[in-house]
Amino acid sequence: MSDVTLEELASLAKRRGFIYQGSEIYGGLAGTWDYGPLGVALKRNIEQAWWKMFVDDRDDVFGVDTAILMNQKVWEASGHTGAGFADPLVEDLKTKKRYRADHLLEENGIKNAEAMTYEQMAQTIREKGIKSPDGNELSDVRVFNMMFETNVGPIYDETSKSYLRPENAQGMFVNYKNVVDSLYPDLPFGLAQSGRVFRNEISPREFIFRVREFNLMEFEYFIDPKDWEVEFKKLHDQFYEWTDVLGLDRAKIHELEVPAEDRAHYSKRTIDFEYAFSFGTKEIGAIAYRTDFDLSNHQKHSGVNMEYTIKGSNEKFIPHVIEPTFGLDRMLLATLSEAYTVDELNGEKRVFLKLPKALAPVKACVSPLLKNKPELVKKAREVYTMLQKKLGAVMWDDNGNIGKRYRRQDEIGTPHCITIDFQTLEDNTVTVRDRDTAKQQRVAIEHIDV
RNA sequence: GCGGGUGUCGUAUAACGGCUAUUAUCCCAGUUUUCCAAACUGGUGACGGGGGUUCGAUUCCCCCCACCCGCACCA
Repeated sequence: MSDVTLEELASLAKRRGFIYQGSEIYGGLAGTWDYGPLGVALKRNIEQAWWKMFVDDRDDVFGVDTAILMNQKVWEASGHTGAGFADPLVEDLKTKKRYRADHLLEENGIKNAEAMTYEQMAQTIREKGIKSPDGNELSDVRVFNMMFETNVGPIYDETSKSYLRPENAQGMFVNYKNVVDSLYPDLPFGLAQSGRVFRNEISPREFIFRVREFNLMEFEYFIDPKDWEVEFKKLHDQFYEWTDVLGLDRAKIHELEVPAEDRAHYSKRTIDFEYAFSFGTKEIGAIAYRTDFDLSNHQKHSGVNMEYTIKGSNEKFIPHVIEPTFGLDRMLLATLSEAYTVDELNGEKRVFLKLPKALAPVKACVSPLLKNKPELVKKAREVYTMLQKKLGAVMWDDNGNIGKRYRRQDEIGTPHCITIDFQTLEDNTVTVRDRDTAKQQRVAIEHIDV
């Protein structure tokens, strides 16, 4: 059931401590969300599962964690200060609709508009008398930069300007040489990173789907260019192994072969992976073949030789790159959507999160059957302490009656609830109740294995 | 950023230019309760923010903020 609406999901997320509106007590800040205790647990579990699959379980991918602030030359070399991230927009003065200036020029038969400076675009629009699609006058070209600008150090001028990174990739490209010189990895090899990125989106929308600050997990896989199709296929196939870990229904994953005109400036082939959310089928990850665009440009701008020398030969070349990108927050949203399940139990509606066990924020909940019986509470405390050592994320709940506790745990996706009753005092067995089936089993304490 | 709409306890809601702002649920404390949101008692908790009109504004007006829908944008 992923026909759950965003409102239902956001409501549950807030009520149960997963996700809150950013800066909420001051009326919020558009495009920011804060993760609460349950949310951060889920997020970290997803992130760790990703790291395990793509870094720890492979011998050819190495992790890094690079700075968010980078020398501004990085963004010049990567093309982020030009078209693409810094979009030239014009406004129809009558309808107030906005258009990409370069797109408008090309529609009017002007070639290579993308390569023009913004001044040239503005001049061309004036000289050719170009009107909006509705036939109205246009405003001047205004640049909208998707990157958040900041200044490093006490002086605020052009030389101190920097940006909050809009992707992790550049941190890995600028460290490619360091890693080659310190670890001497064989080709192909990858550099992986999970971290915060910032994009000044024009209009943040759809809960945590389109936001201004979020977490990307991505890796740059450096290859011999002649192998790109083979490697692309392998990484493509592995994407589905990953979505299996999240418990996503493969039937809800769609691939979008991004056509050349929509691809990023650097990419020769891109596949977007989309998930069928209730609010639409939307991108949650992608694989892009970035060619040698990044390393070549960094070589050109920095003067550092980016060539890789194949061991045991004199063959040298700048490696090409395939980049799988995973939006952590979007994957979390997909995971929640997929897990949100409504069924009926004893004639009542029951909402539960059918999260994969490994991802559940709380692994088990321990309660005494009755909280006003000290001997039960004492025994339950012992079991709780024991399980906490074993499993870590264990919750204690003695509130209300037992059914209420079960329902509460259902809503946060806890796979098992363990109840201590009078029989426990006699034979050291407890009931273990399963989230998905609501069935209970009598298990000896030492055999609790959830 | 544009156009339209919305904004009341955590959640879902009601009413009102004037009495202590309604109800349910959740939450907290207690009684009770031997396995799926039982019952009872008590309790905490809200008019998004700022300004204006007014004797008095949650209610009317303006600005801001956030959210929803549409447009545009989405490397």
